[in-house]
Amino acid sequence: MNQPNQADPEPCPVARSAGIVADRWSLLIVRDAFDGVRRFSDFQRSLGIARNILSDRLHRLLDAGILAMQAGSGGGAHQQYVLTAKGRSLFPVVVALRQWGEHYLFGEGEAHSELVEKKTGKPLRAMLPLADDGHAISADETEVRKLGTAGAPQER
Amino acid sequence: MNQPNQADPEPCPVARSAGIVADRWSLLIVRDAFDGVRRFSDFQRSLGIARNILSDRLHRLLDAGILAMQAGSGGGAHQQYVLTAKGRSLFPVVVALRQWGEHYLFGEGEAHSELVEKKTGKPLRAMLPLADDGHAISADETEVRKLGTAGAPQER
DNA sequence: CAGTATCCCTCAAGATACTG
DNA sequence: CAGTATCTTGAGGGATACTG
Repeated sequence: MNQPNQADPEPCPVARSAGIVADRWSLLIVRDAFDGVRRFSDFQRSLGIARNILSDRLHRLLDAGILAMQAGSGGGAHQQYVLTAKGRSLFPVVVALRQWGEHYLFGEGEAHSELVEKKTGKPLRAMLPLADDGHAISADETEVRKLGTAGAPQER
Repeated sequence: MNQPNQADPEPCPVARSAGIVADRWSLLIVRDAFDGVRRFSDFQRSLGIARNILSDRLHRLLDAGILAMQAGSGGGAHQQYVLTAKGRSLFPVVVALRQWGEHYLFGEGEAHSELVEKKTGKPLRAMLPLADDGHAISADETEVRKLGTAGAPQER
């Protein structure tokens, strides 16, 4: 196994994020949560995921602080899974993934769901990385500066 | 198996993107590619991935049109794996993931690598989804409008 | 160096039955 | 309804040996 857990404290934020969220189901659970899905069975039906796996993933997301359990509103309410602030902060990730998919993964005639602003019904703007001064920046205008923890020398 | 291939044409762009890029290694390969890694062995060393798996993932990324092979510049040059336009368009995804990780996955004292603009050395701005008029928009101000292909009725 | 081929093992995942 | 427990399968992944 290679998955960094406690030991080997993965120094790259991308890798760390990926370790949490980049698996087959977690991201889709988060997506559903953004869409207002809150109950176990609704996730299950929406995703077509096995119940034991769903249970496992929900717990992982709870442990990661991305979801929280909350008593459902109303009388005979059930527990609900809701996004925490940390979870809601994944919105840019989900939107970026969506926009890339919309652009590159669908044929010309092929319809796909669309994310729009409720108030206006208009789709969002394309998300672009911006430099400090606010201008759109491409990958080759950037570089990764690594701050080693002053302990062991870094590989890259 | 549930992974949508040809049949079951996954209608959600997030799911389709996730199906391609959201696995343990592909995303990190893309990240490395953004960092200028181009050769098989360099990916291998950088990631600590088994060579057969790396080979498989590189081929998938080639098939997906995210990477392309290219003769290395210079005399006795080797083949190189470079990002295509489609691959470079994943930059927002990688940056969004990175920024989320930087913010939520590192302790206060814990150092992490940082993505900066080459020219100025300054870190990028936080990426935020923007509405059509350019103002930052939160998840609950949006909704997913699904365009069914006018064929079968949609579940959600 | 840049891979491919083979072997083996672990874990993710599905199916199903069961419990509060 | 909301899960947990158990079983089985198969894909993902590591190690290693081999080839152009």
